[in-house]
Amino acid sequence: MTTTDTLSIREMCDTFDVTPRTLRFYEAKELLFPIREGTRRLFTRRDRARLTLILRGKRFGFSLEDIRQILDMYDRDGSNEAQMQRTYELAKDRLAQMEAQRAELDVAIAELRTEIDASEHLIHGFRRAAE
Amino acid sequence: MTTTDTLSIREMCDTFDVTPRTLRFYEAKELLFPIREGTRRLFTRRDRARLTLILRGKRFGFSLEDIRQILDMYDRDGSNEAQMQRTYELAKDRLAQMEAQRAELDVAIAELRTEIDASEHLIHGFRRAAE
DNA sequence: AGAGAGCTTGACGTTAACGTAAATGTAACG
DNA sequence: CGTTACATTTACGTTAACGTCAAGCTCTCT
Repeated sequence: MTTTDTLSIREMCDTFDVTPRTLRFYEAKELLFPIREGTRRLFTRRDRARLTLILRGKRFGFSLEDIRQILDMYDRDGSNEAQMQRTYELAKDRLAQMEAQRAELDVAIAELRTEIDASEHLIHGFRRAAE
Repeated sequence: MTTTDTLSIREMCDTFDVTPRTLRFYEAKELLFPIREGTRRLFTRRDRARLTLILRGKRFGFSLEDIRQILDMYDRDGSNEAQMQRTYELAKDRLAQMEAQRAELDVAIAELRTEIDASEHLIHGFRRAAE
């Protein structure tokens, strides 16, 4: 039962629907840390977990740098109190940013919805008046 | 009562809180069409109306190219039903995107909040157990 | 006339997140 | 052993939306 539990770059690409360039880029940016078998990369379970979080973060609209910091927060040395305090502050800042972003998004959505409603009237006319 | 009804580039910047570079850039991209008094730009009422729409569009997350196309459509023939329909579709797509993004943002915020709560416990200990 | 202030047109710089191409290596297959 | 199929590093290219000089008009005030 010697399961390797690592994926080649191609297997990673197929699994996550990304290009090799992307994986190498993420490694260069220290978001992933595949081990090497000679010159080839082998992506561990940890890399896969991180990539999942990276892609989710991207869907949220975060930059890779934001994501890197958040990921670091997850695997920092949990025993150092000062470190944890820092991590905690970072997370709180991040949360504040996210909530601000959400608030702006809410406003934009409301505005756009108003525009669309107006547009709808202009296009289709006021049905009630015609019937 | 000879009101000029045009603004200098500086007046525009002050009014809309943008830089001169931005206004010149928008002109180069054919989003604005200020008239010239010698070499200087004079922004008309129309330019102001367009800039208002441009800035709103940006808040909605449209690219300048998207915005240019939408403005052009209004220009060409504001009464053309087909073109209005197209604008309407564009706006609806954008709204859907924004709502999806907000939904994901909500999830991310909730997750991050959970992390922070856990972090808080680890840092400060469980007060209830200590008292 | 000289000094600013403010405008103009280039034109190169910047950031993010990869794309893409070139040159090279290496492992397996027939 | 030669070819095919991927892998690797290096490095320049790309897009968006401006920023940031540089160098030169042109008013106006003194």
